[in-house]
Amino acid sequence: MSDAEAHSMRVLLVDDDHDVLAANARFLRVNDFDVVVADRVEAAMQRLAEERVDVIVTDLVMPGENGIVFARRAREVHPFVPVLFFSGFARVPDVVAAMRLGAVDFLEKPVEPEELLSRLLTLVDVPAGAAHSRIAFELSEAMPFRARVLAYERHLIETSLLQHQGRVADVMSALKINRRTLNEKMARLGIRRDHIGD
Amino acid sequence: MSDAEAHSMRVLLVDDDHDVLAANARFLRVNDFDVVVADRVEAAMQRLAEERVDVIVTDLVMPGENGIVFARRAREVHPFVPVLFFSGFARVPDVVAAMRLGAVDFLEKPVEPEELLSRLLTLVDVPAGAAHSRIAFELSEAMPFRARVLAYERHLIETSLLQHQGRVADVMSALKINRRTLNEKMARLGIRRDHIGD
DNA sequence: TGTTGGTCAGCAAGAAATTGCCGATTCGTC
DNA sequence: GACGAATCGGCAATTTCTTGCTGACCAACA
Repeated sequence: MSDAEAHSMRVLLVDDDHDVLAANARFLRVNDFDVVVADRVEAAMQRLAEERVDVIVTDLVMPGENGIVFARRAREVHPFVPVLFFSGFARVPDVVAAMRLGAVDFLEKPVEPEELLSRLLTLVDVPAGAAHSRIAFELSEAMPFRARVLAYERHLIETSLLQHQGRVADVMSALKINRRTLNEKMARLGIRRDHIGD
Repeated sequence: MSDAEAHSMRVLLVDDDHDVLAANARFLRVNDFDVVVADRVEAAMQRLAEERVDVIVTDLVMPGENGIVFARRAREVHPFVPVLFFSGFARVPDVVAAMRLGAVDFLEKPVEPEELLSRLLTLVDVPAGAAHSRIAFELSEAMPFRARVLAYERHLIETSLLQHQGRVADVMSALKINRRTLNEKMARLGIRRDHIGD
């Protein structure tokens, strides 16, 4: 698929370089993304608190707190929002740290707008994006088996819902799960279609 | 904890540089690891097929198939064996690809033996390693819900068994799972205490 | 307003998982 | 060879999950 219709994803774009920030935001908006911007971590956390965000795109290196710290904090609030990093000075340990925090991608700066767009679209796109279902939530290590499995189930369902813009029917066929069962699980786990990424 | 006793992990070390390979293998053996070596992907796959392996440590750049390809193939056989990469020429996309395949770490070459050791030990050590339980296997993206959950359950159990050197009683209390249930699951999933990582 | 497409929830049968109880087995030690 | 520690598996009661069927909702739209 592509762009023109459908996705309506809300992207939180974080970059301390205002020019780049504005340019990328504009480009994404032209391509039907709903873009929220922030030029530093505090502002970004603020945005996260006040609105729904489907995906976070953040610079790694920023004055004050960096992208890794931001991702960690963001994840405390929204454990499953996909985070996409970019940086011009990424060293291997940074990338490792980012990916461990559940980053879905890591782009090298300067970011080609087209590149960013295509990466974001793979997140919308089922076939391309479904692959890396990852759990990187650093939940209490003592969490019992049952709870972990449930958390994983929740994660799978939420991720799939996100990828399908909340269309339950699509999730059903993607996960090969009976509709009734999916309903039950969502009810049991307290998942609501409209609150995804919340 | 540390080194001298207990862990008995079997490491599959893959590197095309025979000198480095031999040196690292020796160092790890001195530190109580059970080391299996291979100097190329084919040989490594062979080793994987014939013996239990608890963790894979592989070079990224090798003649013939590289470490990423190897990890992908290895993962088809053992979806959750932790893989640790190292490379002197890692570019960001490589690291991203590696981490997506579920790499637990990525070291820069030349590898400090001490560094490698400490990374490996965090894998043995529960408290340090338990955090990022990640599933990043890019297995058939269409894998149904049920199957994914089962794979995750298997992973949790195998990991815990590994961390507790196969002591079921410890796994029981760590995962807060009933002994009978654990037995059932192990039987159903085909997990055997002695074949962990197999 | 009536129709359509998609979602949700009650009910009930059937399938599967959980778990306590008990005895069997294995392994190492004395 | 007996003993203790730890694990495994059969049996059966109980609980939970799955799922088809049915009707209710809701929003978009002609």
